[in-house]
Amino acid sequence: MSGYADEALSVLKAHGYRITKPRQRVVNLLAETDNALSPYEIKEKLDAAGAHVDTVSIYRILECLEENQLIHRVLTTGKVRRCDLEQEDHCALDQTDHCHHNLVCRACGNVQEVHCPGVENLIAAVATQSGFRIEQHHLEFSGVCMKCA
Amino acid sequence: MSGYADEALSVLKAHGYRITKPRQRVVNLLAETDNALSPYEIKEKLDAAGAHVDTVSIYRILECLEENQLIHRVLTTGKVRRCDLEQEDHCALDQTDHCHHNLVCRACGNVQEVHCPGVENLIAAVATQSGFRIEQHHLEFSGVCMKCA
DNA sequence: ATCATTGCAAACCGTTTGCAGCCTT
DNA sequence: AAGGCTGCAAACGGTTTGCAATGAT
Repeated sequence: MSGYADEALSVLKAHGYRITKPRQRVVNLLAETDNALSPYEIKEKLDAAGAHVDTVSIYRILECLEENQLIHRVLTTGKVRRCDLEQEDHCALDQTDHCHHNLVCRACGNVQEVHCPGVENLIAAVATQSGFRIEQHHLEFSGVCMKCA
Repeated sequence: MSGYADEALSVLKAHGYRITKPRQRVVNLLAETDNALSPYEIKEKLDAAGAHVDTVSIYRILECLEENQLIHRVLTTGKVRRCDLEQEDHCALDQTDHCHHNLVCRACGNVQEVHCPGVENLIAAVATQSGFRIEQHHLEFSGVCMKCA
């Protein structure tokens, strides 16, 4: 089920980070939460679970997780969610970046990662049209999910 | 050249807003600036030009302009830029929303609106795949523009 | 034992609110 | 003349910084 927590922690370990209780707590929470969470929401949930982590530490841990591409930010809300490590979709592009294709339900706040067929073509077209060398792209969709409709 | 200022102000007027000096100043600045600007940058530029507008008013004016789809926000930076009123690209989708297709140069900060061929198909595919009713989409690309390369 | 990491306090910054006075209509 | 809009002051909330204490390696 939640191979995420194990995998995330081993990525950190492999990168020379220490496995600490606060980091475990945050990673475990992210592993079991499908919605995107704000730093404050993370703090509250951890407090409620009796697994207190200082606010500042949460910020630093999230920063660390983001740098290691273990979480990604939802641009429209600023909240974070774990990356889908299994089917990490690199869009067959530059490997220095990974994709951010989010689908956000405005009713329940649930966030999914989605596969976007033909993104490569879109990006190529935009590059040609503009003369830009494109390095990153963020696609974000919002609407109402099936449950909420 | 800058039909933007005139057009933006007349849109406001048509919607029952008053044409005030602060609004004119902000709109004029946006008309002649291709880069996206933060509220603070707007304040500074206006001050430097001897056209002071209070910080709070800038926030309120930007809010008003955004509601009337005269500016749009760059999600990755939070800055705002005038909408391209001429070739407003509504993606042949729901008219309640307009598109946000931004191309940001990470070197000079310049922001362009781009046309994304085939976005409709992409959106349709995502909708089918997920079961979401998609209402809005934000596409943002960043890289290096021709000048900066 | 060492040094990365945490927790606390306090500073910080951008943004928002309340309200009196101004200026467009 | 009326009320939308502005400007000031102050509050606000989320985020960041400095530093001593803790704890993983």
